[in-house]
Amino acid sequence: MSKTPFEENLEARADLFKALGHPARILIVNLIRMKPRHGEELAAILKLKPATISHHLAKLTRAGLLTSRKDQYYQIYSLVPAVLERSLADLVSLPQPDLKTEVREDAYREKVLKTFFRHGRLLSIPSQLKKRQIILQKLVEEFEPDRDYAEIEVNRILVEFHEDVASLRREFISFKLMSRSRGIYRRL
Amino acid sequence: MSKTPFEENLEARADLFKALGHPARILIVNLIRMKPRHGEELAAILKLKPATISHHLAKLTRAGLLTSRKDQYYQIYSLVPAVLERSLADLVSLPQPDLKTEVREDAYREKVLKTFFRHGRLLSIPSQLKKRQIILQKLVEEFEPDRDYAEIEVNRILVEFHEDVASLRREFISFKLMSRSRGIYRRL
DNA sequence: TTTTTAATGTGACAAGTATCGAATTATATT
DNA sequence: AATATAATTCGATACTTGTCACATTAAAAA
Repeated sequence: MSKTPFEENLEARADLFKALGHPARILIVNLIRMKPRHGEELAAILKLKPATISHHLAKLTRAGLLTSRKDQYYQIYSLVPAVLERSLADLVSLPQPDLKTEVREDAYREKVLKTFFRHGRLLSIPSQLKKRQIILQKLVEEFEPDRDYAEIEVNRILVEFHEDVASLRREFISFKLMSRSRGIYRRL
Repeated sequence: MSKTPFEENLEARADLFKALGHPARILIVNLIRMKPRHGEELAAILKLKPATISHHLAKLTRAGLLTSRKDQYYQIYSLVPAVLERSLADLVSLPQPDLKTEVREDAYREKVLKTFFRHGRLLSIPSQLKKRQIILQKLVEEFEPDRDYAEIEVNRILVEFHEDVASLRREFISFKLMSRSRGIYRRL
């Protein structure tokens, strides 16, 4: 199961936050922000074993928050200042086009449609506003724009979906999906 | 085992980052950033069960990233924009005075001193630069500033700590902890 | 070369987190 | 009042992460 670029991008962002999502690592960043330090020193200050410190430092480094260089025995870690200057919004916000293609934004809409339509017929008219809106928006697509419909024509089309054509007509008007003047209907 | 205010502050910061440390929650923040949404909708889009969404939303809310209001059946979540505008540095940086008092910054130094001193005697002169520096800084405190010492006096004081007084004298000079001119030593 | 020291890697265990099904609560519809 | 819907809570389970003892590696000192 390999990952899409979108998923990898997403996880990289999450990993940056995960790196900062532990008290010991927030302390480490603060201590290194004062001055570059090596692992032994941090282990002594934080009262954790070198192996544990090493693990934390690796996470912070992988997230791009720290760099390190060797000096004698020591591996000296210092801050990468640029990352810290960025805002949360900056780091959280995904490119809108990617989001739109990757995430089925209309999944909720489709779920509602699937629930209320069976074999091309409307099982019932949803009582909930949000759902009624979705259903009626779908139904109004049966009508062409810029064309007059007599009430009897409207009924003939709607009855294919549901018997209560009167309610459907009324809802079209109240949701401003259709207009009616002198018995003539038009899609808006 | 109750927590100090310092620890609580620290964990609160970590919790904010933890909240953003999961791909699903980064997506949720992005989706809600477009427009306020309710749980069912997010569940449909992300293909996760309502219980799971609820769990994620609770985390984001506790971290102060989201607020919610009730509307009919629905609990509608929206973004708290202010938090997202802050920089990482802002959210990571602990107040320096607190840090200094809570964290024993000189823990490393103390560990080194404890390792090399036993019963007031210096076990050996550390070969590592960093440690030698620490030991000599401690030893030089045996001398008063603004006072002349003959070499024989210096020896008399140092021999209490270690037999190799010549090396100690030499290191004092090279670390610029003492000066010597015409056989007279002074603490710097 | 041999010994010392800091850092890293490994494996084990404990602690924490994500996900979901089932039960419960709050609200709306009939 | 009875039914339907969205949200939350609880408990179970699988997965991930933190911590450490121990072994190994890399560099420096003796």
